[in-house]
Amino acid sequence: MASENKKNLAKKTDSQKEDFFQKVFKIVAEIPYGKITTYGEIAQAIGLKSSARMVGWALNSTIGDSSLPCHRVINRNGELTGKRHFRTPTLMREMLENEGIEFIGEAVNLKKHLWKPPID
DNA sequence: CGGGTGACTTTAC
DNA sequence: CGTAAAGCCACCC
Repeated sequence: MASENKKNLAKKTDSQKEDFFQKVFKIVAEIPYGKITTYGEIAQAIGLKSSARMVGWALNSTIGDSSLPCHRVINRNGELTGKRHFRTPTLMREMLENEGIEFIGEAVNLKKHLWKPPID
């Protein structure tokens, strides 16, 4: 039966999927003050370099968790794509500006503040 | 298993 | 500048 197969595939290994979250959390938590990084860089550090989407998805679980600087994670263009998931759409930019992040229009100055996570 | 969705990225027009 | 499409992986139903 195919259904039996599905169980094995969907389940994978309970520990494995948590590892994905742990990596994202760890990296984001390591972003230094006044720096930012991109979904792509994090995805690459985790090993899912082709799926920056998963980083944002994992970050969704951080909503309400003030101990994680999710406002320092932006997209490849420096735009605050995740701002709409914050309590207020302006909060993300305000937090970054408060840390000394330089903005160019609606995007941050990647060249100046981009921080690349260590690839473990 | 299969279809839908998403805080992304890249290429193409 | 803009929109479209494909690729990507994990979650949910």
